[in-house]
Amino acid sequence: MLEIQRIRTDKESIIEGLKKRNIDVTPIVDNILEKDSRWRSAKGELENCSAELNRIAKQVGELFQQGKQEEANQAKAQTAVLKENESAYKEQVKQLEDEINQLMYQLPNVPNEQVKAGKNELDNETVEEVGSKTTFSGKALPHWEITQKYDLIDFELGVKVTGAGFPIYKGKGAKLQRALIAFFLDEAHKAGYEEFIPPLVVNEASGFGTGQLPDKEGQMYYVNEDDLYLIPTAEVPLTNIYRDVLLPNEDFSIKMTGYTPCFRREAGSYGKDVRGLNRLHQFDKVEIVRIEHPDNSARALDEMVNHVKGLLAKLGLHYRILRLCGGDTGFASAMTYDFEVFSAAQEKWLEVSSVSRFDTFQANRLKLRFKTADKKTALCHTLNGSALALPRIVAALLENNQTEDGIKIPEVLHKYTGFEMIS
RNA sequence: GGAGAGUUGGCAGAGUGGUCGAUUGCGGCAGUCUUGAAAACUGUUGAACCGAAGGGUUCCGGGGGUUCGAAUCCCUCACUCUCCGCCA
Repeated sequence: MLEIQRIRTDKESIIEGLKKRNIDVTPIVDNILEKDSRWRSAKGELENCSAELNRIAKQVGELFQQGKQEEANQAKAQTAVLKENESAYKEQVKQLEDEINQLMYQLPNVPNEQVKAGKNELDNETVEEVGSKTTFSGKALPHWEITQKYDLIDFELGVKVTGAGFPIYKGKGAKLQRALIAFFLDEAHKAGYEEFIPPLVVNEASGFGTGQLPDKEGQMYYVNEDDLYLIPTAEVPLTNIYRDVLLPNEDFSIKMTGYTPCFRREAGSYGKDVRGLNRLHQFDKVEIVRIEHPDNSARALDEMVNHVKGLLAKLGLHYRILRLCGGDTGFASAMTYDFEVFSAAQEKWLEVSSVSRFDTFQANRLKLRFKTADKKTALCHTLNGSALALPRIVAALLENNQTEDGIKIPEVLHKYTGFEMIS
C-alpha cells in the first residue's frame, strides 16, 4: 500500500498518476486526509491523557513509599476521569485507524512515469516483437489435440481425480515439464539467483504482505481448518521471507528464485480461453524475485526483462513484450512488462511471463526496510517476474514445433529431456 | 492427538507489581594505545508514531483484563521446545 506520508505531502501527484489507471481517487484521498487529521488530533489527546496518567502513577508510587497513604489515595482519585477520557480517545483512534486502512487498501500503486494511460489490455504498448510465425504445410493441431495424440497430458483423467483445470502429465509430457523446470532454474542460478523451495501454503500475514489479501482472497484456495492459503505464485512465500526485515545497510541486492506449483481458483473464467493448457487451476512456474535499493530497481527490472528474453530466445519461441498501460497494470505494480508467445495453431498470443516492479508498495506492507548511510530507515523496493510459467510455454512449443514426424524439442532442453523428439 | 516447559533488545541471558526500554555478557560502532592490526581500556549501540522544536506516546510472542501503576498477576490465541502416541 502507499505510504500515508506520501498522501499527506504529495496528494496531487498520486491523483494525477492514478488517472493513468483510468480512476479518479480524489474522493478517497480527501477522505483519508480528513480522517488522518482527525486521527492525529485524537492521537494527540490520547497521548496527553496517557502522559498525565503516567505522571500520576509515578507520583502515587512515590507517595506510598514515603508512607503518605492519604495523599496517595487523593492522587488515585484523580485518575478516574482521565481513564475514562483515555479509553474514549483510544476507541476513537482505533476506529479512525481502521477506517483509514480500509481506504488505503483501495488505492493501487501509482504507475511509473513510463507507463501510458489506458483502460485495458487494448491500450498496452508492444515494445518489442522477436521471431516470426511458424508456417505449416498442412493443418496445425492445437496443443490439446497434440497432447492426446502423443499421450502427453490427460485432461480427462485430471477431471476424474480432481476436477477441471488439474491436468495429469504423463510420460514424455511429464518429462518435458520437469526438463523445463530444471532448465529455468539453472538459467536463474547462472544469472545469480539463489534457489529456494518454499512452502506451498502460506498464512494470512504472508497473503497480506504481498497484497493478495484482503481483497483478492477469492482467487486463492483456502484451507479453512488451518487458516492457510495455497499459494497462487511463488512470489508470495519468497517475498515474505523478507517480511519484517530491517537490512543493516544500503549495500544489498537480493535475488531469489524458486519453482513451485501455483494454485488459482480462477473463479468466473470459462469458455475458449480455458481450453487445454491455456488456463489452469494448478500449474508450474519458476519465479524470480528481487529486493533492491530504490536506486537500483529500474536497472533490476531491465535485467529481469533481459533474463526472460534470453529464456524465450533459447527456446526458439516467437514472442513479444508489452508494457502494460495504467488500467491493465496490476494493483500493486508500478510498472509491468508482459511476455506473450505466439501459439501457432491457436493463432493467438499467450501470456507466459509478467515482470513487475512494485517500488515500495509491497515493502510498506511487508515492513521490509533498510538502514540508510545516515542511519535512517527506508523502505526497500521489491520486484518479481515469471521465468517462466510452464503451461503456455508447453502449449506454444507443442504447437509451433509440430512436424509430420513429431514434436521437435528445443536443443537447450535435450540434456534435460534425454530425447530430441516426441513421436 | 495427550502431558509438561517456554516465547525479553542483533545474539545469549537476568528480571516475578513502581524510579525497567529494561542488569549483564557477546557482537556492532567510535575513541585511546599501536607503524598497522590484535589485545586491553573508555564511551556508545533497538524500533514505530505524533510534534517546527523542547518533548511526548507506544512496543518484553499477539489480543484482552486486573491495578493509581504490568515484562512481572489473570484470561485467551499463536508459535517453539521436551516426553508419549501416530506416521512419510
